[in-house]
Amino acid sequence: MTGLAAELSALAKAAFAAEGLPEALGQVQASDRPDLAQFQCNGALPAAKLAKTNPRVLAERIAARLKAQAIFARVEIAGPGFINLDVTDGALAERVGRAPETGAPGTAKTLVIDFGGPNIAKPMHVGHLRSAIIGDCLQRLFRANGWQVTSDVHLGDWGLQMGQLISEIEHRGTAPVYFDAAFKGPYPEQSPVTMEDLEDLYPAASAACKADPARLEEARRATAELQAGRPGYRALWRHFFAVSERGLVREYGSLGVTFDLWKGEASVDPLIPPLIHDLTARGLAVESDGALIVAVAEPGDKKEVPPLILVKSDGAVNYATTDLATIVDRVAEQDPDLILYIVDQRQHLHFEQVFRAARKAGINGKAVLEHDGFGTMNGTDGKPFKTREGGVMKLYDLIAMATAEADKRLAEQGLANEYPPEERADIARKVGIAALKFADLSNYRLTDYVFDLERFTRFEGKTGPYLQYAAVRIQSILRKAREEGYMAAAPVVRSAAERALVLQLLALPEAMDAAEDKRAPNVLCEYVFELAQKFSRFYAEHHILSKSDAELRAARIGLCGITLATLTRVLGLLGIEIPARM
RNA sequence: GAUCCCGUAGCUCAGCCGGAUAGAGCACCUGCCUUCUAAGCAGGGGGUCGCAGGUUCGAAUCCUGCCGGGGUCGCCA
Repeated sequence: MTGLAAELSALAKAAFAAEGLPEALGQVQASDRPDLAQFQCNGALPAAKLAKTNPRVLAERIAARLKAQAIFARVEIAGPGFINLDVTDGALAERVGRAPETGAPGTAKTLVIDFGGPNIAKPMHVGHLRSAIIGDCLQRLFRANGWQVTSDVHLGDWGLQMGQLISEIEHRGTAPVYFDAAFKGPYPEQSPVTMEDLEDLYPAASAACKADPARLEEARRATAELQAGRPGYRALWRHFFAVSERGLVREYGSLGVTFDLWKGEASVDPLIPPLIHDLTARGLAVESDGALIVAVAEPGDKKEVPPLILVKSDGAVNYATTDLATIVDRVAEQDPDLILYIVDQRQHLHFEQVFRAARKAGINGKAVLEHDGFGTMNGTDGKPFKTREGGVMKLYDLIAMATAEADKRLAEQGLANEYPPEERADIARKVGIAALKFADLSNYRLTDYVFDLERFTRFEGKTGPYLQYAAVRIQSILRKAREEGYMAAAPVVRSAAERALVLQLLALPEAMDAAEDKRAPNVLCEYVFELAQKFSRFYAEHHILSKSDAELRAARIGLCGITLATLTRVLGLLGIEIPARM
């Protein structure tokens, strides 16, 4: 995407090149000092360093060339050699009136994005929230920026927790047929467990294994047998999978999060034996303490990097192995340029090991492998977020809480109370989700953040609900304009408030590029909040639906329309829906 | 012990591939609703950017050391 800053950069780069200076120094950005200028170029300072001359002299030469360009209303040198730039109002108005450019489909790169990572049989909890929200935002952003994107939920469905569940069921004796080695099948079509059963089974199994080493041993053996293909266990596993998937689709659905693929660790099971064979044959995988490992330490390492464990000493594989096999699968299926893993930062070392092993074995094709971690969500006490009872809060309950809080806020604000109950409930749901998402995304990905629902759901300040309301207000103005039969026209730029709003609208491509480069949704949050603020100022200073001046009115309606479209677009990238009215 | 992340206004956080007076939201103070939903708008007070060195014309930003908080460090995910 190319925006106004990119357009100005091209002009400045040409000027630098014409002066025999490095073109890259012509980078133009929105000014740090909006009181002094709209845009700035700092390139004369490093250029002077290189050429060992006076930066102001160089800046003068660049400025002289830029002054010849009609787009600039003002070109000035300030301080040690900053080049300050203002664009003409005509140029601003002309560009903001154009349809926004979207991506560059011809040069589409391919991305596989791995996020979500819920475990089968375990209810989704707050720990899954960040991966879902951040991952979903990034998949939307990369698509908008022209990438060919495939998202994969990558279920946790092949590890020890499966063995734990299986052995727990064996102990309870509720489904003996699956454990009868003499049974020849077919196994029942009806699942022996419901979603509720699973939610009860897993904590019990987990606790039993923690308390009793013998039970843990059983679970390990069951895991290994499942992976080795024992029919009864596989049949049981298929039931777990089917029951869980229904629940997971519903939960992600309630967040507005979707995936192209519902693959998981188990889906690459057939790829594991050949992978192990290949790595062993090439001497990359070696036996150590009864396990099969791949050494991934590298000479320049500052830290100790433990080897990747390909096959455990009990014969089972763990998620390092399935992650490697998943790379093989993705290279075969999508052959991506990039694979992003949106997973808790605490797993960083794990991914470092997997990536090194993949590169060492050359199985990653042309794909760059990148782990983009995130911090934890803490309670107001600064410790990881828990329920009042100290347990893990289920995602379902969290969403219900947010919706209830949103409903309370609507009531306090006197909003939506005369609407039909279904619409009112739908608005509360959208506002609740927006509160959760915006709060999460507006913090920098890697930092931990404090979960404070009371603060997140406020209609005042930097919140999701505030932004939704801002958009709804513009929708309301435009609706009224339609009712009055008022026409929209291309915007004009005359006042400071209009100028600031238009500059912000034109800065969208830079925000989207920066967010992509840094894989940082908070850049988009910052952008959209500033956009809403600049609209507010415009709105406060100018009456839009003027009765007397049709031309002015049409231009302002036009500007409202473009602002709404941009607001809607960016909130859409954040996964936030805008109610029709509030 | 090693390594990674974090430490910025009373609170919650941006900014961090060096650049002009360090920003936002909340809270606090002063103005502004007989016109499009007062969601706010205009303005004000409030900061040794954890500490100490270093590099640089210039450091919140880069380097080194230290202090404080959190994570991770071979058969869980």
